[in-house]
Amino acid sequence: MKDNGKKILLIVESPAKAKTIQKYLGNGYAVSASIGHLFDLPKSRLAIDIEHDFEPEYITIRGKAKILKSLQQEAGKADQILLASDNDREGEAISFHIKNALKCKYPDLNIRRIVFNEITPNVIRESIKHPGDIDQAKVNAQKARRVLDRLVGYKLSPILWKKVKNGLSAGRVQSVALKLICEREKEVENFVPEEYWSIEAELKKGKSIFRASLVKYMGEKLRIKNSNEVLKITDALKHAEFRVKDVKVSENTLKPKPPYTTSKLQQEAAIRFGFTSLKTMQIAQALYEGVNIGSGRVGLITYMRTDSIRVSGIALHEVRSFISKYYAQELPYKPNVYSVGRRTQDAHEAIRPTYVQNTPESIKGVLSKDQFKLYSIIWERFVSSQMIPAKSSTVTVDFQAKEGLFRTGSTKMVVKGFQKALKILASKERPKVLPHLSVGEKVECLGFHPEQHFTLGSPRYTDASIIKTLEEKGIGRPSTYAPIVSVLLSRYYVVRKKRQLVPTQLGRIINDLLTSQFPDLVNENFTAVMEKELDGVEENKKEWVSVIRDFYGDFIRQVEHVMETLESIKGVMDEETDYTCEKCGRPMVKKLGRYGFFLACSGFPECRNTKAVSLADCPRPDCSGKIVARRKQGGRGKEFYGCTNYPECDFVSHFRPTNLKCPKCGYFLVEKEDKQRGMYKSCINPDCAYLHTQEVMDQSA
DNA sequence: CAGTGAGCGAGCTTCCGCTTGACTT
Repeated sequence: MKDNGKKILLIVESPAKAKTIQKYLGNGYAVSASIGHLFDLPKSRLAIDIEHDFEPEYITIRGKAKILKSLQQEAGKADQILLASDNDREGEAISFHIKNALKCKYPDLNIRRIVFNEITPNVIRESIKHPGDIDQAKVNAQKARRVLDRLVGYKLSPILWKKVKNGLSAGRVQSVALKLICEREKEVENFVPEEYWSIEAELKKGKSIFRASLVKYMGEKLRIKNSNEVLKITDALKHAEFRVKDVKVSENTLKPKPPYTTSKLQQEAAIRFGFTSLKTMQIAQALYEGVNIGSGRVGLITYMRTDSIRVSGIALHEVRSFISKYYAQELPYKPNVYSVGRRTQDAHEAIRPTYVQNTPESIKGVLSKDQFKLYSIIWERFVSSQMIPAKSSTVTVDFQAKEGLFRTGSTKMVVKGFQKALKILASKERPKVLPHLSVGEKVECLGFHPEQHFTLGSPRYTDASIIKTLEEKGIGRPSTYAPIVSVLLSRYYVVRKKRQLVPTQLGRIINDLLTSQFPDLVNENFTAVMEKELDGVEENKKEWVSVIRDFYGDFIRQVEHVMETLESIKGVMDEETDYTCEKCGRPMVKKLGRYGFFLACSGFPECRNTKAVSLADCPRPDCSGKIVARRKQGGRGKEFYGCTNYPECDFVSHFRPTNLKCPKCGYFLVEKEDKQRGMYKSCINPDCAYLHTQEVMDQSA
């Protein structure tokens, strides 16, 4: 690079973004990344001076000193520095901290702030023409947010250490997520399924056979409660004559959906592919950073942590010309407009393909299977979002049969519209085929098909649905959605069972404590109230310190009160067992440690004997050992299951034993999972072919 | 697809929100 002329240093957050912008701006500019925040509160202590207006103490984040140093070096060589971190609260704070750090080293630097909400050459060049200064009010709002979260987290957690167990945690976000999951679990427990029945009649006209459902009986909407009632009705209608009473045709318009935000992408990937939020984000990150598609590494999608559905002008133009080329009939007269939500911070565009010409099929060869899946839905959703609506036509036919009113219907697409661009996202339903029917016409009834059902309660939360709920309540941010679930899992507050989030005993105890002692804080509305206060700070109507002060008084009084008065339930989680300690003869208890559950002598600390929890008897005929969960040295890697008599007995399996015995041979069963069968149990004995599928399991449960 | 490989734990913990790699405290 030539050093003639002026040099401008641009600092953004993401390295991938820096690379792209560097390409757009070329010589004369240097573009560097801070890789997120550089400064934060130290982890080891509160670091908030409560006596002096809650002033926080910031330090360089561990591992970020190198980045800071190189930024300082580059800044020293530049004529002007433009802080271009994201255009939101956190981004403003990042810029503020960097500015201070640079000024510290070179007080005379020319430092300005620029913002842009999309990474396109024109928009960036335009923003460089109009540099501004750091918005101190925004920085203060971030400071208030940060201090509040630190106070809540670092004051509540020690209560749990003292009263329940060391190492536990609580916070504004995670504790509300836990509360939602616990409350849902109570609903599930209290739910009493009610039996009901449906009756379908199998009808025939000419060669075509179809079904119609009973919707009214004796002029009333019906609720068939049991099989006796079914018999009564089917008996009464046995020889009834079925006549077409009414034929209705209605048209419906189906609009395409806007491109993805982070949370919507996580939800869709969970529903379509069963990805956890973590997995979705890892794949999206790889697509964002770029995949070698022959002509070099190219970022395939825009930034994946966003709350906005906004699309840049260029991208809109490109997708419209793409649609006009390949789906000319589906190009709307003018672009489809989607309104951005009120609470959207809008620092980034929606998640969309960077180049719409990169169709999923055209780059399938360079993508992994999972990358292809995720890229496909991002591409399909974006392209279809700028196409015309689909139209469907529904025929509804009513039949009168004595006192019974039966109904059938069929929906077919008359205009495919945006659905032409959908493959993976296309609905797989096939329309029912009905013969032509006209009012007064008689059809033949071949028989009845009654079916038993049970009412369903609210389902347990999954990764996708808890994130959806949190997002709707304004709790958490795109960058934290996936980690929220991980925290609850790593604290053993929650376990995942077949993708469902189920609270553990520990999770319930923590939730009961927090919601009873801090009902206003561990509450869906707390974040919303906080955000309102922060808005006040951002609009210079309120001082950040007063937001904290107003909150802190009552809060700390309550914290101290609970610390002093609440009875400790430490050890209440320790489950009694039938095992006796072979060292001292006292009974052993099951405890939760950092790496999961283990057995410990109840005589602790006099007797420090511990051992792993036994999951099953060793299946080797001449071995009396037990099967326990093990991990590679350092507690890393996936669990495997080995015999306590190792190395004398080298039995090992990588499937978790269940507490069920094989009805054929008596050895234990293990859990397995594969695509065809889903979850199932099979016998550990390789000579025994016993296999237990979900259906059999449901019956025995 | 087959083969993976054997600790530690109970006292120094914890928050939320930005962003990606990583070498030893």
